Amino acid sequence: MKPLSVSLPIPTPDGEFTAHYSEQGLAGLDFPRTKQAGRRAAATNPIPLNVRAWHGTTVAALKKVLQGDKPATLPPLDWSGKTEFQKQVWRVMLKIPRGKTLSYGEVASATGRPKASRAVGGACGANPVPVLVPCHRVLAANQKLGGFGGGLEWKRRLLGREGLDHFA
DNA sequence: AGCCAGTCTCGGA
DNA sequence: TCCGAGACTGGCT
Repeated sequence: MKPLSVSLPIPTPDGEFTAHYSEQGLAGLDFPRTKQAGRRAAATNPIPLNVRAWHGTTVAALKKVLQGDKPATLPPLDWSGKTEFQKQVWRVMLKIPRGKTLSYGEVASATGRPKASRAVGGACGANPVPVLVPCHRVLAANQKLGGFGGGLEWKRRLLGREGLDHFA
């Protein structure tokens, strides 16, 4: 049985993101494709009303973050199927305010596993909702960028827009 | 068992 | 001061 899954485009000045929804909420967010690919999810089917509402929230939130601002509200996030540790890590990241950064090690400590810094990196990579769950605000201990699934370009750009001059 | 978006230490440019 | 190699790490597939 395949659960409900709806994909909707989000046009932004930085390209077209794609949001994926389950019946639980926002389940995934994709960066713009470098290549113009056109997936169109069942455009003939009516989009459920709750998904429509979530999407409105997602679009507004995403645009805010892309401007380096704090989103007013986030849609419900569907983290089903993820491990407890991963959810803990993302919960910590959601609390990092705009323009601030933590190291992987600090995030690890916040989850009660000070030595799991490397695993935190793994959890960041597994984050299905980048940008809104600000994995880009986690740096290596020496204030260097570390990695980023969507490409380090994005990480630097997002931090730059949040006022971290160093990365502009 | 093997992979990693880390971190620390130590040695050499 | 700034890398690079090596050792060690803990969670995930």
